[in-house]
Amino acid sequence: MGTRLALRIQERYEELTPSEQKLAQFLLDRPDEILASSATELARFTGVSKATAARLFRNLGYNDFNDVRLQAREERNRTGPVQQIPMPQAAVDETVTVPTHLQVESANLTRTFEELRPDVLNAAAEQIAGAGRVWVAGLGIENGIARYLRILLTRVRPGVHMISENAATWPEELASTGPNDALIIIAVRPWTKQISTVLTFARTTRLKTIVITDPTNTGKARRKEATVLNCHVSTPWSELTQTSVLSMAQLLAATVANRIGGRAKARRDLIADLAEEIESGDI
Amino acid sequence: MGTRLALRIQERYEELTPSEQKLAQFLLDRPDEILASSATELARFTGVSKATAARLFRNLGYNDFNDVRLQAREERNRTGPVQQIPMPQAAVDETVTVPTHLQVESANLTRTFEELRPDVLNAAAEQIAGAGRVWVAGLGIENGIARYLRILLTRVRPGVHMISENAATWPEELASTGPNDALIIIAVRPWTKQISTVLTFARTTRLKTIVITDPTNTGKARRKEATVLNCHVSTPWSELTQTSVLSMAQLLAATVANRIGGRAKARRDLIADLAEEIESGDI
DNA sequence: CATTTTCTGAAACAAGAGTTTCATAGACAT
DNA sequence: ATGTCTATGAAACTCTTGTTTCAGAAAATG
Repeated sequence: MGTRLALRIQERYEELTPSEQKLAQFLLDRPDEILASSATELARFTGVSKATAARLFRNLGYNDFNDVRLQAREERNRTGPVQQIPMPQAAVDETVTVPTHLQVESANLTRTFEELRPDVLNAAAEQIAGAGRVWVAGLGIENGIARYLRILLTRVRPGVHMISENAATWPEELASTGPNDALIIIAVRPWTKQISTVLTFARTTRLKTIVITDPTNTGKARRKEATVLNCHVSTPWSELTQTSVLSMAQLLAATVANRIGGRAKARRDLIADLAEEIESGDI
Repeated sequence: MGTRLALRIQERYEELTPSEQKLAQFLLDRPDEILASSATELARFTGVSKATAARLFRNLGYNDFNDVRLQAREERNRTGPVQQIPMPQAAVDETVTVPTHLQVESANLTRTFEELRPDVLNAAAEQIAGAGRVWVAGLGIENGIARYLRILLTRVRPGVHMISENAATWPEELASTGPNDALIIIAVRPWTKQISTVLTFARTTRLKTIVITDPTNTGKARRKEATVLNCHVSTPWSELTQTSVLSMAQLLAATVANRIGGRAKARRDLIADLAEEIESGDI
């Protein structure tokens, strides 16, 4: 699980002002920076004023920036010398080298899965394994990953459907869901209103909901009583990387397969056989 | 390999005064403390005065305590050689645990990008950046990732198209390509005949072709004179993981963006603005 | 033992960090 | 438009940090 500071940010993220969010974002992405940097530097890194920084920490419930630093330090000591992979700084020219890329990806993967609580993962897998039907949704750039996850799950159990990318038709599609179904939403930042709407709907219809998202949205999703799988997606550049999201999908599907057990394996083998037959029969 | 600070201390240790040694000792024992603590605190921890601390750093050849801190920070960011991560063995019961999953993913990522030659990556990026139009293809489970890559590239340059998932219509679609176009195929094992067919076609029409694939197919693809980006995808189980494939897509898109330079950034910003407008205008 | 040299922390000082105040720009409703 | 409310950075301020000075303690030397 993340630091106490990260938890507080996740809880209050939406109530923060835009520039406070910018800074909060940075702190979620690079928690170790708090130990090494002064508040002034943190403000400069994120392009906000010192005043905004001071306000943020107060709004998060601390008396002081010093409180924040002390807490962070105490937590570091409790966890012991963390052997985590540091996220590289942005190069001035924004050029991505292969080693930097590797390091960024490793850092995100490591943080994602070291923070992931097995019981949360298992709860999510249980919901998917036990559901009548499973619905997978992913808007925009996440759509590709959602499709990938859908195929993985289809290999393991029947009744897995995509919700169309056209948000306008979601009401119709969701109308046919029942309380025994499960809904998986892939939604990293930026968070759209549609997602909130769907989550609210899901809660009222008691649809079991699993949200795969990034730390800035965990709080929002959790408040809608969804099971949240948290993925780190930040890079030193302005772009995000969805690698850990895909990896999470992979792990989720594997865990569901484990839950289901023998029948999942049988289904997988059947599909593999079919694929082979088609391949050899087709030109 | 120790830090540069540690090396300097070791060199001059005997020449230091007793209270300086006390402090120096502490710094050798807990090198990370420098990042987190002020000089005053370091002095207090070791029971010496602030003045002594200031003198120590000067005696070690630094101008300033700030110099020391900056150097330490820089060293933290520039992390040493990446350690080789071993691929775990299959557990008997085939159960995937979170730590195992992380290790598998790290191992694949590391191998993929440590083997990746920057000149090959750059050649691929160059072809995509310079092409008239870009076509992206991915069959079956790779389709999701292909879509993801398409969106990434679309953010960076115009004229990026998906080739439909229905292989039967490929002849028609490919017929409209020209020798100035580029074709990106995502195809990990199992390799289908369709892919061979397309690659042959691409070679005869002098279509620049980039194949993202796994080591079992590299040879086949290379023989068709395609630029090959090799991804490690194996797991201790029977399933594959496409995480490194997605990561490769990410890196490829970033590299293309770098190639294109300013215009890519302008386009990205434009798209981000549009997205924001749509989001706020909707509902 | 006296004298010189070295070491050390207290205190003065300078620089920088963090907080608070305040004026203004922007959003939103009327 | 007009007024109201919120968000924000500049600047004034207060407090902490780091450096330097200095005087006394400790050690070394004759």
